[in-house]
Amino acid sequence: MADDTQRPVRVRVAPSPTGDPHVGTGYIALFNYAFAQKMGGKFILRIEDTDQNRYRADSEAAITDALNWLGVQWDEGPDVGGDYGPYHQSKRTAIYQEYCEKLLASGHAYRCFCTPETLAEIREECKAKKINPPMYDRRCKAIDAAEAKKRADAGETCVVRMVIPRDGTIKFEDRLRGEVEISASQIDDQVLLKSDGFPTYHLANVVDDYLMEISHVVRAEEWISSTPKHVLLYQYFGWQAPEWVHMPLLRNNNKSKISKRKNPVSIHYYRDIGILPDALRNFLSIMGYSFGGDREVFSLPEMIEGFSWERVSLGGPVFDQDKLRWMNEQYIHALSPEELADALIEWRYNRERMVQIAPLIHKRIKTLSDFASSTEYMFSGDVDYAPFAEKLKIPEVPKKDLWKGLLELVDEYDKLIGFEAEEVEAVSRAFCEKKGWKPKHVFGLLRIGSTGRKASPPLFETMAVIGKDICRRRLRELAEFIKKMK
RNA sequence: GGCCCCAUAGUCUAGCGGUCUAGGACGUUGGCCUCUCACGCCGAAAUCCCGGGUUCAAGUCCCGGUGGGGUCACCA
Repeated sequence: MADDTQRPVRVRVAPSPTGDPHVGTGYIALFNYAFAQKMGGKFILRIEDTDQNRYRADSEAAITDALNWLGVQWDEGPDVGGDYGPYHQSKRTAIYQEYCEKLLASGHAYRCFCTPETLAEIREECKAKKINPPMYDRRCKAIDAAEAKKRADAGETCVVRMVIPRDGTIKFEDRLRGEVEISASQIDDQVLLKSDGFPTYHLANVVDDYLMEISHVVRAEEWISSTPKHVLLYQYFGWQAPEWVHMPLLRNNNKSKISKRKNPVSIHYYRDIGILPDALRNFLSIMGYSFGGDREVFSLPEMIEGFSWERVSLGGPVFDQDKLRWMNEQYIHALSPEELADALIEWRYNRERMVQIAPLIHKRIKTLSDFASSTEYMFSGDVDYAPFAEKLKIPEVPKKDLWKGLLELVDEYDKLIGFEAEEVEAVSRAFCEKKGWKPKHVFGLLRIGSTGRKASPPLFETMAVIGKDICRRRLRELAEFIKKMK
């Protein structure tokens, strides 16, 4: 990798704290980390919290915990500090505004006063005229800059857009694919600064990567089509662009980009069903990457030792749950019986867990030995619905409406920030209300779906203990099961 | 739809012009081991998307097609 040594390697992973810690984030973090380690460089964690609408307070900690759990460690980040901070983009707004001013001054950007409604109209018009791709018509670019500034200073809401050349083409070198060339006509005048004063990804990302001296941008393939905007930004600022490395996207079984609709994507889910962190890490390591020889089971240090971009393959790897389980089996078998015992205790057979479960089964067991059989579904992954096939219905509700409805409910659960019994109940009751379905029917289904039993302790408390990720997975499986029933 | 990326068994991959009658792994499957089950071991079925070139020689290089994916937000 001689060509990677021109400047000190500094790479970053830049998750957005908008939800659960995503396996894709772990995947990209892993490759950034391995590369940095291999090159004796630095790995940085930066929090891209510029979307105030989607921001979730609990998400950042969940992400850092999950990444640590996976075994990747950053040299600089919001929690560990560093010389290039702050590492939260929300704390850097003044910086972005300052650089945005420069772009405005050099004529590489302009203020746009169009309302969301106007933008929607323009998009409609493009669609009607079959203009591909639909783009902003740049009408505000015609406004005199001084005039625009006056209007903005007077308090009129506006955004700042970057100027994209009318024609020509933007080229860049992707480390894994070689030269990629995209026509300027395909690129919209991207919004750089939102009306709330926060930057969009494109601006913040480029400014931060420059200021943090990022040498290689290792990110997912979905960013390829917006890379020209970034390349242009580097040009406008007169900065040296980093090397681009676009990793393939993790996929669902049908090859589409991995999504929570078709796969559990939260790292928490895998932790909760008892996947060992190193096993998940190893599994992610063989996604689009080969260790060499015929080895698939290898440690992180071993991966780092032989790490090379040449070993990355570009076909999108399907995230195969079966193979993950097999990988996990390898790691479990490598444990000594004592270590396995410790892992079990740390995982779920601990006091904290017992304290959560005890009140639920307290009055339902006659001997302590009844515990295991009465709580088995609190320690398992998927459950079996086949024994309840006859019960998986609601009077007057067509099968199709039923499983689709279930999926809608799961989406409602997805939106929950926590997963306390009260919230789950509120959402569930609201759902019944909306559908006009009787709670007793819906809750019966939820009980079977989340526990694999027709009897259990109070449903919502039980669901809360089982946990959000596993409940969502099980209910999606239930919907799938119902869909396939004849 | 425009543009871009990709293309070896159902899945993850090795292969970087001849050693490929394509190797490994998951899954599937047959058997062995064995008090059961699992592990382990041995074996099997299953792949180079199609068509043109280039070359003495192509899974490997080039072009076209097809297929899949991504992206077209005041989300990242």
